[in-house]
Amino acid sequence: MHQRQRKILDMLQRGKLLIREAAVELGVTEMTLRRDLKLLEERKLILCVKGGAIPYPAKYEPESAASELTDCKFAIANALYQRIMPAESIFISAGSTSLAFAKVIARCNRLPLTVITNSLPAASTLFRSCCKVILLGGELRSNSLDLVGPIAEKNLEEYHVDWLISGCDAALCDYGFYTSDISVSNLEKKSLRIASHAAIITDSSKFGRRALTRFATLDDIDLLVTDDGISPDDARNLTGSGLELIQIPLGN
Amino acid sequence: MHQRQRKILDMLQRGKLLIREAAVELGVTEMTLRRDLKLLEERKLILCVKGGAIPYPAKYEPESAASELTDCKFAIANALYQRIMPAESIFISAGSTSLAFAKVIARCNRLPLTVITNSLPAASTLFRSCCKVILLGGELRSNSLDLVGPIAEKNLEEYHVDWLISGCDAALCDYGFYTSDISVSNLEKKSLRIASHAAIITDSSKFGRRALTRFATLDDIDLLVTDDGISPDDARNLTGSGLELIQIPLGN
DNA sequence: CGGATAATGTTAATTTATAACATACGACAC
DNA sequence: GTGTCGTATGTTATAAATTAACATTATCCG
Repeated sequence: MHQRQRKILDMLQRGKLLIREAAVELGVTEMTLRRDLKLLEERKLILCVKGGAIPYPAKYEPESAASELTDCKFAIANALYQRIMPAESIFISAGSTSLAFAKVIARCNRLPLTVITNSLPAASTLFRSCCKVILLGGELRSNSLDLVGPIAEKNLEEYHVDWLISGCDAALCDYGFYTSDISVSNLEKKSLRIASHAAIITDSSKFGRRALTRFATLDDIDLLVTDDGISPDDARNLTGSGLELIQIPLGN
Repeated sequence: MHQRQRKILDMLQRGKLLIREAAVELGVTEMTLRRDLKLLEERKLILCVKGGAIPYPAKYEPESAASELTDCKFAIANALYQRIMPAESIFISAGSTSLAFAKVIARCNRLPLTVITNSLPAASTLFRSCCKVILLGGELRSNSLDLVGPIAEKNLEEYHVDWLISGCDAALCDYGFYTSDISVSNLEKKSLRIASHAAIITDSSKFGRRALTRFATLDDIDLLVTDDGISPDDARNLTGSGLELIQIPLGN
């Protein structure tokens, strides 16, 4: 990397950079500076905005998250949000549907909740909201940006929540809910124990499949929010075991 | 908030938005859309880039941080970095100088370290580096984006580190180092106990002042990195107590 | 309804970005 | 040395995006 590009990064450490000013300071033309900025942007070191550039924002969100946040998930998250009461405490687990839920809370920014989570994306979404945010400790997994492991589980024991909010990777309508990660599963199981109520939010595509480990039986769950893509038989099966089922009509 | 602005945020959830396209989709002129985007940007809900907008990047960094990251702090952080050996474990406390140090580690991305921290900005800086990152749990303070409190302190007991890296809010060259926050001080004191070596990095402007609580005596500290803005007398005082002093020539 | 206010649209002026080409510079072979 | 190549930078023209100013329309409230 050139000396000049290094200098550009240094200049950016303290905020934004204006092309017009920086070109003079660096003693090059705007065109040259633009070319540098383009290169740096491709390498995700900076982000070009109109008239200048800013340091690349460390998006506390896995790259995959944005594409996974479908309208369907937001509709489901919204439905669950209606059930949450002011001042309640909730545990939001990691996962894209749970993240959609956190975004709904932040967007509305209406309920003063206490939110406990092991997900950095969720904490990131909520930290400037009216919610109190508590993060579990533990090792940061760089792909999913969540905290798992013995420390996280031990931290969990310190808390009690009104609601556990979780997604799942797979579900059988007569057997329960699965996740494909064993350490996530362990944490989910512990979080069930500290919650008065447990809600699963997931799109219907997860039904009829299994994943590595089951973290919850139907009995463990009080409320299931999903879309209308499951069969009436399956729906009966689910409600038969005592949980409340909310199905969002997708209308497409 | 208008229905349209809500729609804009929805459109952004799954990536970027182009003004030209979105104006058609929303059935308004570009001008109107621009006005919406400007409002949303002011509320930090989005970030306008050339030709469009992206979701506001959750910059796990307090607003103040960027302006506090002076060249001086980076020079000091760089000097300390030279002392860190591969595979060592370090605890990085919250604060702007410590953050500069984290950024140096990430920028070089050369040493496979284990980094324990209570600072979300530091974790954010390091999560995609070659370092293993462990975050303490606890309540998230939304202004400074760090984790403090009993849970954080308790978590700390689970670890041992080769280095404690900390800044300070004030220092007396014959008495020790201060911070202006009592919960930070408690955490600092605990982190001293789990560290083999302790380093303070701070610019010289902090010397000769006191703050709310002293978290470390001179004896507690093994290495002090600062700039050349302290008097020879003070320097003698510091080294006299056995700590190693590195002074960065600022050359201005 | 009438009048005020906010929201949106239209156009022109300004700024910023892109593209295409020109120039300068260094590396390297011969 | 000299010529040639490739890269980096500069220049200019063009296109795109943004802003500013003003016109128009919608909305609210008495």
